[in-house]
Amino acid sequence: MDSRRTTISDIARTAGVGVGTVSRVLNDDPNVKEQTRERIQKIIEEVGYQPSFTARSLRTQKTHVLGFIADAVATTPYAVNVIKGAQDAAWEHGKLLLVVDADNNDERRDAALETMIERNVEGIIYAAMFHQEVNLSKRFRDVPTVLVDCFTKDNAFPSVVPDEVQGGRTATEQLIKKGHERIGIIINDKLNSGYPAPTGRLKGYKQALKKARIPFDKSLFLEGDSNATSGYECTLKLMKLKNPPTAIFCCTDRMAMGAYDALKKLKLRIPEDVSVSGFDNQDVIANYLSPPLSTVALPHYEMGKWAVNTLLLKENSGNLDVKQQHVLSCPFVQRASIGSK
Amino acid sequence: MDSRRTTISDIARTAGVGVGTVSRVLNDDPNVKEQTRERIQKIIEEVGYQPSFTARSLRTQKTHVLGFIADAVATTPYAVNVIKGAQDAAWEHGKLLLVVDADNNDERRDAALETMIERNVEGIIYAAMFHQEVNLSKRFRDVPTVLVDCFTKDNAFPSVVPDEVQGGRTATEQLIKKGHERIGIIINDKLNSGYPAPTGRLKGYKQALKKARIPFDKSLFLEGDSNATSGYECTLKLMKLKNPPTAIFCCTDRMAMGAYDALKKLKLRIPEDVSVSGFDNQDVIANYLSPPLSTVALPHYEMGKWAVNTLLLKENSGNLDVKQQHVLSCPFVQRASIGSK
DNA sequence: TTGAAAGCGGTACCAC
DNA sequence: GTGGTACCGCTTTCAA
Repeated sequence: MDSRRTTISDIARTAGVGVGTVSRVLNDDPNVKEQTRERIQKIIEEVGYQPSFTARSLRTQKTHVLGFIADAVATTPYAVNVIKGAQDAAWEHGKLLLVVDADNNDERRDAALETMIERNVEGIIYAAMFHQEVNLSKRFRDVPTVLVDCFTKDNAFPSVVPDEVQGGRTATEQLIKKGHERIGIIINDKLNSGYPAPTGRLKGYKQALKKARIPFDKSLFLEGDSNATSGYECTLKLMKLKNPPTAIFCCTDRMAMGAYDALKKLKLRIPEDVSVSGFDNQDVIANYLSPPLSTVALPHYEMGKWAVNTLLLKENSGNLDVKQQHVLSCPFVQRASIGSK
Repeated sequence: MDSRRTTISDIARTAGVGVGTVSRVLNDDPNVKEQTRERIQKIIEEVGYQPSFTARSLRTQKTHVLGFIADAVATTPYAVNVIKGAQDAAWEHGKLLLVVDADNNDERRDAALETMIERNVEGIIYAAMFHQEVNLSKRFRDVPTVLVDCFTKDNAFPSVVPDEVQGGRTATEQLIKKGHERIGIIINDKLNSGYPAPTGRLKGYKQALKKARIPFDKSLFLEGDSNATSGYECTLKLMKLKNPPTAIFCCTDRMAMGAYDALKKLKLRIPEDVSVSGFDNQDVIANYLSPPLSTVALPHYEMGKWAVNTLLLKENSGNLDVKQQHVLSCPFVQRASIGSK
């Protein structure tokens, strides 16, 4: 049993110098004679000495730790890229992430916040599993906090969200570019749900149509519930139309999955007979559907990254620009489900 | 600007007591007069005082932090439940998780380990994204480490992995129970790949057959590559047999996805004409396939939980039982893709 | 260029 | 019961 870890004074003693000097070597302070530095350096390596972060933190009041609170990562696995992006950005800055999943439980979320404050995190990233408005306790204002994929009514925190409108517009434009004019759209929730995704994506769709001077045809517009079943049923409805669409924009990859089923059932080929675009770029679905689904990607990774960078920017340049509501564009991912009309 | 945080001596001063007494109150030490305790308690609440974890850690040498290193979570989103399980277990014990994704990069993995040691984590969970043998640097032995979904050749660490054999057996038994005797199996990798999953699942399949006295028919056994396309092709092959199977056990949900496509193309109904079982229980697939896929679940959540509990057990009861190689069973998830023959 | 010493904010032992 | 104080391991003046 190593009864005690090696400390800075152990090093100092065996090097025959004061702890201060060792500390200077540790921190690359130029005010150390080259010869002394080398001698100390060597001892440090020999003993495999590692300074204690805890002691350092206590003294410098810097923990180099950020808190990452997710409302419920487990529910939407693909949002895990938010963590990945956040972590990569943090890593580059020498920071680490303390991650807790609030499990859709407000008490747990606040408890997590509290324990993070106790642990002196230098900032907090709060991430929602999908684009929505959230209601955070005032306590969050006591720590620099950045929101991901969500926002508060009063915009009290900087936040980053996907550009749903641009995403919807892009998907539609891709379809139009291939000559489609009758484009069905199945949105992923009732319009009155208040969620930004269905509203925004539909808006983008309309913008694209308008730009191409294609009139909006209400009969081509259906409200689903984001699931495969609803994609299936809505597609069936759409194709039953007197003048059915030649392309369908499903505002969710999952709904696109249902659309595939419906089209296959109707013996319609994708993309030869009908083109399909999804939204979300859920790898497990989009990549393994046959044919692979062309879709719009949510910038999870980038949002995570942006959040951390914004948090750390503030660290150097004064305060967080609270009013900053950042919108990140959703790139189109070309696969094989869209063909020319 | 609050120039300085409230410290224990601030509290002591305004309460007119020594810091020791305040500390006792903070730690629920019974040796405090009730009256004094209340007075101090009140002040603490009024000022909103929170003891510094860092200072505490330095003194007690306990950080209450565990390190979680993933080889690459982002690649297999559904494995995120490992984190969830680990975090839930940690939370119950008042511990937090420092999470880093090594991004399939050994250097980064070792760097993560190093920084975690510096930060005095009380233990490390190393999680692989899928069941495999891993090669860890010796340095890991300097910290209590538990492995998830992987193991080292020398079994130098306690580890927890899914029971592939039992999983394969269970899936097959379910099929047999419904009267199926010609059961095709498409494994998710070449047998010689050395991965435990294909080997184990096939073994379980054979065990189930044997128990039911159904001879193993080599022509019903195909090696895929875990993807949808390969599931599609293998299914086509299987159904082309003179004496085709009435049920297919796809060792991967993704392959089952391909199998669905193939069967639909052949105008065979699931499960009326052919039953299908998957493996992995990937929510996005299994739940949204039509009909929903009956499959075997990987105990990600439980593995994460087990790892943390094992790590913390050691904390109390001496050393880690290194030789402990724990196998967790894979429960069958009944949905709608299996019918009676 | 270097050493001594004063903290950082707590805990724990010891004496009263 | 309670206060005083050494100490956890490091950084940072301040002098020398």
